Amino acid sequence: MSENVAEFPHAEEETQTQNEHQAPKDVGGVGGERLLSFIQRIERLEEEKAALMEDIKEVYAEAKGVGFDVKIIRKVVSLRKQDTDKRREEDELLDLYKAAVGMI
Amino acid sequence: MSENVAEFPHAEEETQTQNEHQAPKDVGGVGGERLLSFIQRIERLEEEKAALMEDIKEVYAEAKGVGFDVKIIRKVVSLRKQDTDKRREEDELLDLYKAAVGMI
Amino acid sequence: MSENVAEFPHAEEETQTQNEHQAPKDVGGVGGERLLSFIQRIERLEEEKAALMEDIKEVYAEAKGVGFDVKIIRKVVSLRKQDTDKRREEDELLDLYKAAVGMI
Amino acid sequence: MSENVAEFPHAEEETQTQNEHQAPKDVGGVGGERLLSFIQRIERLEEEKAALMEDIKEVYAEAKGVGFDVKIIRKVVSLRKQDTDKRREEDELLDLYKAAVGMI
DNA sequence: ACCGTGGTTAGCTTTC
DNA sequence: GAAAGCTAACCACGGT
Repeated sequence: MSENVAEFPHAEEETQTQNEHQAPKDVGGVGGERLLSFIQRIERLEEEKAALMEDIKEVYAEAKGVGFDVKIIRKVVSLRKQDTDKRREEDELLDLYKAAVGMI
Repeated sequence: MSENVAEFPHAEEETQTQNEHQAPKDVGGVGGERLLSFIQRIERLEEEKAALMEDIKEVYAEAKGVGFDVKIIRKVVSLRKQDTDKRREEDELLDLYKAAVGMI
Repeated sequence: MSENVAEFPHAEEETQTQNEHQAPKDVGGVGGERLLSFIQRIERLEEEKAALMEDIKEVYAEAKGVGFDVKIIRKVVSLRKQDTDKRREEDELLDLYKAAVGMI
Repeated sequence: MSENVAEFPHAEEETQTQNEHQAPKDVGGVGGERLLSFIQRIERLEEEKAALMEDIKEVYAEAKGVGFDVKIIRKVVSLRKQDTDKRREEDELLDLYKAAVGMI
């Protein structure tokens, strides 16, 4: 059932001949193939990402299992992240200063 | 009702013997250490996740670099994902029907 | 990113004359009043929303009452919604393609 | 495309006599029709809900337009809601006490 | 009666 | 500055 619409982009057509020197926006030539390749790379990465999110959930679950309060752990992680981010920003700012002053 | 005032985490009551005069960072017996371990595992995974998100952005950027329209790619990816999800849900619905009807 | 420490709300600087020794609840001149008005409009709408959610629950309950399986109904509703959304998005994708190709 | 799968339905087994001249889409006796009716009522309500959410967003936008900080307004609304909820819970608790003590 | 799960909503981030 | 997509908190429900 269900007709997967969605792949409009389908490089199948093997429009062999005219695809040299194409401008971008190549819809049915080699472009389609290439586009599909990008899409698949993205999908692969997204799968990995989803798997990691799964793992993270599991760690929380495990922590919960031994009696920790998940909500609090989340908060702690978040706060630590804020610290990190802040430090990183400060470093960036410092670099900016250095650059402004010719130190780099 | 309900007190979600954040009573601090407390792992199982294995708080037996050593909880007076603790070293810093060990609030509830061995709990602190254990908690830290969970937190670090989570942070590690989140780093990996961030890296993947970075990678994904790069793929989009690369696609853009060779002339594709990022917005369109995003849409296509999204629609393909919807297909997948929908199929999965339809299967679930089918299972639901079966269960409702005693076929399982 | 920035300090979300909550500098308190402040409407446009029309805080001209009367802002010393204000009554409570009026922090920035006429701003407080105006702010309150926004807040109340929002709260009113949220109440209506909550009422609707209540109604929806009741319909599910009623359906359950005559023997339907709520879980299945939810799934069906969800799938029908996905259809709608998907169709809409496909149209958007089509527009996107057209635009990309100069047809609009 | 796609024909919403879905109505497999079976309301109570009152499938006896009355299924003459059914409308299309009536798979399991009068059940399908009834189910559809429920579904449509739900969908109608959900539309209204979506409209309200739209309205709320507009109010926020308007507030922003005159210089208020949306994030802060959200926070205020949320805090006020917590107050309300808390008060409601306290009232319920009070009722409980009263009941327990025969005051009602 | 509690826990776990899934779905929903709101808030944040990033994009255009 | 607005709009969208993504993520994380919340809540209600069903299962054990």
